[in-house]
Amino acid sequence: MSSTKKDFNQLLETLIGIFTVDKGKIKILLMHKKTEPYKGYWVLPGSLLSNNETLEDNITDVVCDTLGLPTLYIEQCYTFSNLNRTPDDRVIATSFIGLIDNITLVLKKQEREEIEIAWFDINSIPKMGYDHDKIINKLIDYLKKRIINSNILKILFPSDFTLPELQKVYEQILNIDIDRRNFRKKLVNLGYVVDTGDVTEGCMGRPAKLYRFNEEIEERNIF
Amino acid sequence: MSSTKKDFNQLLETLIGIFTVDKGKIKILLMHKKTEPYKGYWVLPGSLLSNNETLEDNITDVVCDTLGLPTLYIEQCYTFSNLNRTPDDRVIATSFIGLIDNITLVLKKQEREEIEIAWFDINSIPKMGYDHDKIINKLIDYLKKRIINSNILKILFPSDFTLPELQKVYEQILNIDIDRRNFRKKLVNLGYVVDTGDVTEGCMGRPAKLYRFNEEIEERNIF
DNA sequence: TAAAATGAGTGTACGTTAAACACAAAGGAG
DNA sequence: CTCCTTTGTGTTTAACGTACACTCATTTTA
Repeated sequence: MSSTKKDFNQLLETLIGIFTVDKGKIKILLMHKKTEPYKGYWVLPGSLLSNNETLEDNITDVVCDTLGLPTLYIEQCYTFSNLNRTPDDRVIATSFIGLIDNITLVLKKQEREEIEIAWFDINSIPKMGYDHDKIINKLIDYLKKRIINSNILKILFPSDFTLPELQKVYEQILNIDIDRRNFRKKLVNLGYVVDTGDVTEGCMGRPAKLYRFNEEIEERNIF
Repeated sequence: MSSTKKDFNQLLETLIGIFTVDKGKIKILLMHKKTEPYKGYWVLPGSLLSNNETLEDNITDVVCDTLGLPTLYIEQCYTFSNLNRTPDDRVIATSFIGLIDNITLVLKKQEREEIEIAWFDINSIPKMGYDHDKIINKLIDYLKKRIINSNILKILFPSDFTLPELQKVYEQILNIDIDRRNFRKKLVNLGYVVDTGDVTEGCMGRPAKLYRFNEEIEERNIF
């Protein structure tokens, strides 16, 4: 039963699922792996943790430096420690979710051509390397629990969103159909959102009114 | 900028806040530290992670072997990686909450006399070693969010609880006063709990009816 | 053993929120 | 100009939330 310090040394990595909402669809950012192992598969962005940084510092650097994205809202989710989750050395992974709104995203994209990244609808995840499919499932479950929080919604919908778009997100998350009139009544009459006075342009059908979240409501779960 | 594999080796530990409810008060199990560093302080139970076990295996062993408690319901909470959270080697800590009901607890306690453990009201936490005070705060916040879930309540209140006891827990968690009649109406009329037909004995005042959670209700947040 | 103290049980009225339901309006495509 | 697509709008009913005060059963104390 003798043991050395070496028996307790581990490799840690961070992994992040970055989410956005585009036309009412929830999307996640994935990287295409160009080297073995799992060459040609898709993986979550991340990196090994070094001795002089926290997990949060590390994942923030991944987002900014590797992916070229602006600083995101990030939350830690879960730490995965299965013995066989990586083929070679044992690596323990702490996962995060990151949120970015569509407007900020457009301004910053395409800064890094050498890294192949792409957005995927969370209902159409491609073939993932390692155990990242399981990790994605956990991240999506976590996001679904958090996204009904008013502070999270304000990050994903900073301003000028339409109620039909927001409703589509709720319908995906809750996996139900919601009556349009009742949805509007709840969000508008109860003061969660306010009309900006503007409308959408250039879309099919009748223009939709644009809304923003009421800054005065305190943090709470809507629905 | 050269780096070796050594720069990425970390020590990991697990830490657990074990909670129970006693007479409507939420309590946490802490250990009294008998050796330096932080001798005489209280700490959360836990242990270093070795190479051939998962975090969940490790913390389950701590609960069973070190503390002599029966198998608990355990959930992972948060991984702490601040650079200066331990005085010597850097150690990264993954924290858990464990839940045990009062009935099971009484049957198993006092099996390990050599380890000094004690229950503390979560509003009266003693002087903690390391960064365990911060970790406890996070665990308590996490518990408060989870405890309104019907499945969690079933673990903490397996059967034969009184409504005033349950009400006190809600009042602590939500930090409000609840009207007794409205509380009963909600839990009984909406079918969350059912009357067992028994009553408490030997307590001051009028005997209280004993209830259990309705097994047929699906998982949901009550309140 | 009677009185006081302690803690638990009970019902009603009113306000708010949830749920069900169908048609008209604004713009784009052909 | 017609059709297609998508958004906007009100009312009625049921369910749930909230406010509110007295009585009952048991233990403790005089």
